[in-house]
Amino acid sequence: MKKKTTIKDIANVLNISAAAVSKALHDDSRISDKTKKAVKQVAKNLNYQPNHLASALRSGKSNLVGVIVPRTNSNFFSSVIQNMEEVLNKAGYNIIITQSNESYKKECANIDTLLFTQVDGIIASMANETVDLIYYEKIKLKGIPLILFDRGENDLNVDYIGINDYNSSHMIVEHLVEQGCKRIAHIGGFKRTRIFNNRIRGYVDALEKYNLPQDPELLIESSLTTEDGREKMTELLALKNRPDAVYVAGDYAALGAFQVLNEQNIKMPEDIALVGFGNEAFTAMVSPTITSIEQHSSEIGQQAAKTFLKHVKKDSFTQTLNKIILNAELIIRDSSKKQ
Amino acid sequence: MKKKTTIKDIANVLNISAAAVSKALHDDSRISDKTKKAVKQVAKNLNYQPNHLASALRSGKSNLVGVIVPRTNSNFFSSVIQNMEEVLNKAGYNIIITQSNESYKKECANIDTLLFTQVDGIIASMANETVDLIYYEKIKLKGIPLILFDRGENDLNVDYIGINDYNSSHMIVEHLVEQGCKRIAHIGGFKRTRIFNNRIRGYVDALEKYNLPQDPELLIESSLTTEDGREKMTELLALKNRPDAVYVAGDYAALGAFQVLNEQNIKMPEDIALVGFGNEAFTAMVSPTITSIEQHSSEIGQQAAKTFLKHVKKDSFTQTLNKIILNAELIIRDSSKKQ
DNA sequence: TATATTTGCTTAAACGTTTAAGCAAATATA
DNA sequence: TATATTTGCTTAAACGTTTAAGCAAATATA
Repeated sequence: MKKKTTIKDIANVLNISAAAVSKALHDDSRISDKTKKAVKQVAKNLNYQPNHLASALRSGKSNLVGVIVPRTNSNFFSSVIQNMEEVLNKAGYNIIITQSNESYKKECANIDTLLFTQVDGIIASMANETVDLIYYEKIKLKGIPLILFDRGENDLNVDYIGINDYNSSHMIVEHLVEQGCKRIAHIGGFKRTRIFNNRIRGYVDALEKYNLPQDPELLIESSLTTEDGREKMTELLALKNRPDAVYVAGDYAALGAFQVLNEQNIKMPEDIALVGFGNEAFTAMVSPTITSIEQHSSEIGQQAAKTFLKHVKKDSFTQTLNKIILNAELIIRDSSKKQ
Repeated sequence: MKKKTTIKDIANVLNISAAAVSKALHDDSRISDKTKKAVKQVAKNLNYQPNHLASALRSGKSNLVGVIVPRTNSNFFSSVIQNMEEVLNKAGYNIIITQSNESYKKECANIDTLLFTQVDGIIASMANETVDLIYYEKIKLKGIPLILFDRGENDLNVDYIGINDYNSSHMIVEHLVEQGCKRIAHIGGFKRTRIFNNRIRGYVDALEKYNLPQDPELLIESSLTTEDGREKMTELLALKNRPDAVYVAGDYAALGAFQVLNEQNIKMPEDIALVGFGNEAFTAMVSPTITSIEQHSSEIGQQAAKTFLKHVKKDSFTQTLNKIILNAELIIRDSSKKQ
C-alpha cells in the first residue's frame, strides 16, 4: 500500500517542472521529443497512473458518460450498452451503467448519482413509470448532452434514437392479416409513454386500413411485465368473442400471454396467433417460437454514442429535438405463421 | 448553462468561511444548529450540488465501487448487481458496472478504467478466459478491497462469495440416480476455472459413490456457450453408447443441448434427462422446463457488498482468503423428473 | 472569582492535475 | 548583423473540496 506516484515524482526524478511532465504526457507540441521520451520512461518505471479525479476537477471533463436503462437484464438493453461502450471507449470515454428497475424514484436517484459523479453526458432510456420530466430537465440545465433512446419524450427536446414504432405496428397487423386473422387484440403499454402510444396508433390505423373491427375490448394498456401479460391474456380469453390474434407490445408480457395460452392448451397459431415486440432471446427458445420485432439494438447503441460524441466535439451546443428513427424488422416465427 | 454553485457561494451569502459551510453540510458537531440550518437553506435555494470530484480528490475516497461481471445480460449477474447496489447505496456508495464479455482483454481494460476512476473497491466475477491474475494483483497493490464472487480464484487470497459447487454436483447426480439414470454425462466448464473444476470433481465423486460408470467419453469440457452446448450434445448423441442423462454446468449451454435434443425428437426426460446450472429465467419458460441449480444471487450480492463495507469501515485491512460459501438449491423441473 | 473546558467558528494548506502567461535560448528572417 | 519568431521550458494559479491547527467567546468547574 505504498504511496501513489504523481506527476511531481516524475518531475523530481528528471529535475523538470510538473507542468512540463503533464505536457509531455499529453504530447504537447512545445515539449521536446527527448523530454517526452524521458518522462514516459520514468512514468513507466515508477508505475505512474494518472489521477483521474484531479485531471477531471481541473479540466472540467470527467471523460465519463452516464447510462440509465430500465434494466440491464434484457437482450435489447445489454446489446445497446455493449455497442455504445465500444464506440465511446474508442473515443476515450468510459461509461457508468445504472438501472432504474422501471422505477421513477430510482431513476431520479440515478440521475443525481451521475450528475454528482460529474459525467460529461447522459444517455438514457426512460422507466415505464416516468411521467414527470423535471429530473431530466436538471440534466439539460447542467449543460451536458442528454441523449434518449427507445423510451424518450418529445417534450424534452433532445436527441432521440429509436425505431419506427408506428410502422412496426403496421407491419405486425399486416402480417397477421396475411395469416387470415380477423380479430386482432393488442396488449399495449400505457398511452402516456410516447413509444407505446405510437404502437397503439399504428395498431388502430392498421386495423382501419384493413377494415377490421375496432373493438375497445381488444385494446388493453398495461405495464407490460410478464405478470401483466398473464393477466391481460386471461382477460382476453374470458371475452365472449375471443380474438384470433394477440399483438403484445413487449416480449416479457408476450411471454406471460404465451404461458397462459400454453396452460389452457390453446394452440398457437391455429387458435390464437401471438406476436411480441423486442426480439428477446427467449422468443426463439420457447416452443412454439414467438414472432417478434427486432429493434436493431447495436445500431441504436452506436448512434447514441456517436450523437454524444458529436455534441462534445463542439465546445458549445444547443439541444434540440433531433430524432434518428431506424426501421425495425419483423421476425416471423411459429407463434403466428400458419404456413 | 449558468455557473455551478459552490461551497464558496454559500459562504459568501452567509458571510462565513467555506470551511464552516463544508462542516455544516456534513453535520459536524462543532457547528451550531442555527448555522447548519441556514447553510442548508441557502444550499437548497442556490440549488447546490456537491462536486464529487473535488471531495474525492481531497478526501481520497470516491465513494464509488467498481463491479466487473462477464455480462449483465443474465439473470444471475443482474440480480447479484441489483442486490449489491441496494446495500451499497444505503451506505452512501454508488456502483460502476462494467462487463468483460468473457474476454480477458476486456477485463483488464475494465480494471484499468476502474482504477483510473479511483474507485474505493472492486467486486468482480472473472471472465471464462482469465487465467493470468496479474491485473487482479494490480488491484491488491493499490490497497483497495477486492472481492470476488461466483468465479473466483483461491490464488488471489481475497474474499470470495459463492455457492458450494462440489455439493451442487452431488445433488444433481443424486437426483438423476433417483430418477433411474445409469449413464450420466457432464458437459462442464474448463477445469482451470476453480468453480468448474469443483463441479467436475463433485460429478466424478458422486458417480463413484453411486457405483456408476466413469466413462471418459461422458465428461466434456467447454466454454459453456449455447453453441458449445449444441456441439457437445451432438457429440454425446454420436456415441455408440449414449448417456441417459446429461448434466450441463451452465444454463446457456444446457439450452444448446436442449435445442439439439428437441430437434432430434429425443424425449426429455424419458430418453435423456437434462439438468442445467444457474436457474436462468428461460429454464422455466421452455418446454419441457429445465431442471437447474439456483445460486441465491440476491444473497451473493448482499454478502459481497457487506464484505466490501466491512473492509472500508476499518482504516487498515489485510486481504486474506476468506470464503463465504452458500448452499445452492436444486430446482427440479420437467426435463429430469420421471415422476 | 479565577481557571479550565467547550463551542463555533476562521485560516491556511492540501489533494494532483492543467493551463495561461511569460521568459530565455535557439533558430529563422531580413 | 539586427530583429523576429520559435522552441522548450518555468512559474503561479486554479479546479472545489476537506481538514489540521488555532483562536476568541461562551460556558463550566473549582
